[in-house]
Amino acid sequence: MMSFYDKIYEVVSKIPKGYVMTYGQVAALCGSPKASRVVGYALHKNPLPGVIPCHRIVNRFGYLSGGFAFGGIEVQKHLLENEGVFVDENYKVDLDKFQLKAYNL
DNA sequence: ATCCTGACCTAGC
DNA sequence: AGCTAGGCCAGGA
Repeated sequence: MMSFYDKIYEVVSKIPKGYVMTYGQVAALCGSPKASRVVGYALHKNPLPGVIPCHRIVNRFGYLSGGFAFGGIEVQKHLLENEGVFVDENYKVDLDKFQLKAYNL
């Protein structure tokens, strides 16, 4: 059954390399702008490891959620930098440059 | 079966 | 201008 989680996974998995998206953005694309919490929780469970690039998801301010990442926020930071996304020392990303504004399915 | 919680965001006081 | 509360969905006890 296609639930919100499935949509979230699909949207997140389609984020191009070198870009990031916010929870609210993903939630809005799934049909509920207020369901940003659900997005975070969906990624928290991460039922499809390797398929879902959780490291490309950041909060409203561009900061990495950290904590429940693959092995640490530092790893997440490294992965983003490896994809060409510059990450600040405070684990913050330049949304102006790296946030995927226009999402085309 | 119900209640609580959880990587967030927006609005109201 | 800073803090509190509410809204969304699904899973675990």
